[in-house]
Amino acid sequence: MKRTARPVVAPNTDVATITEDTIRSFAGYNIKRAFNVVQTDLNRTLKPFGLRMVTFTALALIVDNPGLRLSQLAQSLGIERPNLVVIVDDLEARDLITRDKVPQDRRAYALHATLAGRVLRDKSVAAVEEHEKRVYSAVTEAEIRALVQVLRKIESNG
Amino acid sequence: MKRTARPVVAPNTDVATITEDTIRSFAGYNIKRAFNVVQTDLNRTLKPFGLRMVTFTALALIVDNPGLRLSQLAQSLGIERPNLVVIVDDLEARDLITRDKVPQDRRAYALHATLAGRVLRDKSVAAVEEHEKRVYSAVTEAEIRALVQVLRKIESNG
DNA sequence: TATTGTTATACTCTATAACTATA
DNA sequence: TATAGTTATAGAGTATAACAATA
Repeated sequence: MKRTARPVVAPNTDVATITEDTIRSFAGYNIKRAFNVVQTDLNRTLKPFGLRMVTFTALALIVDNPGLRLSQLAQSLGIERPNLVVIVDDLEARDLITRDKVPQDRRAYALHATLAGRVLRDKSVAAVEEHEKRVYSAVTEAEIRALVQVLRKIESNG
Repeated sequence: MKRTARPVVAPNTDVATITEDTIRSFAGYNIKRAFNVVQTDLNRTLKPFGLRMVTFTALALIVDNPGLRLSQLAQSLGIERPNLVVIVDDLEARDLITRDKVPQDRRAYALHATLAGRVLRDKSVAAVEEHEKRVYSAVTEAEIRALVQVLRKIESNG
């Protein structure tokens, strides 16, 4: 959060010339803006499949981890249980997943993807790969790996 | 988006053992979760000052760029003009900034921070610095710089 | 007592269309 | 015609309290 001089902005100065010293060294806002760009492009990408960022991720996790509990999924997604319920409701209503009773624990439900769910996952994953090529075109593979690593460190700090 | 085998999750498997291959290589979700951690901690930090992430950033930008127009500020913040209006309303109502008529262009308003606004900015910047130390404690200075650089490349791709 | 899934609720964030007054 | 600021509105995302059923 270093700050330098504070130049006055002329009446019709271009935004590019605005001093953002405070914000430039404020990583939080960079994460925010980058996230916004990524999410907007991703949601546009997933719209034809009837999916959003969260629903896509939830479906992918259920496909890869059959028998997942709702609370485990919520933790993996980093969202609160109440917010996940409606997401699971949506996926179930569209017959992409099932909520199966667990004999060992009658409070819990085991989540399983249906055939349709697996098919939609595969199709949408392909689209997401295209999206990633587009959004990360200016960044190298190594940079993305480093990015993800740092983001995970930050995340585990919360 | 590489995927490997899909192990079955045992009834009471810990979340840490869940296969997240799909998501682990899905940078978008890492950005989302990290952003969430940062924003939550930051908003908690700013609450005593009556500020949120956006209002803090807006105030800081106005302090550093006296005479800023609303549309310039919106562009700098990466948000739509309509959403900024209520933010500026809030800051103005609390006498932290002023909306001054511009003789050259009677449509526009020049934004200026008041003394109270500058004082609040300085106080909250100090708190934000503490927040950054906390949230980025597991990351080096160099890693943060690299992170911000990559995020900017992603952002400029939107 | 604690936990799973759930309902209800409220607040924030974001996007879009459309208006007004000026340019 | 285009732009600056504004109004209204709707959709997502997120967080919290509290409940029933079960552990």
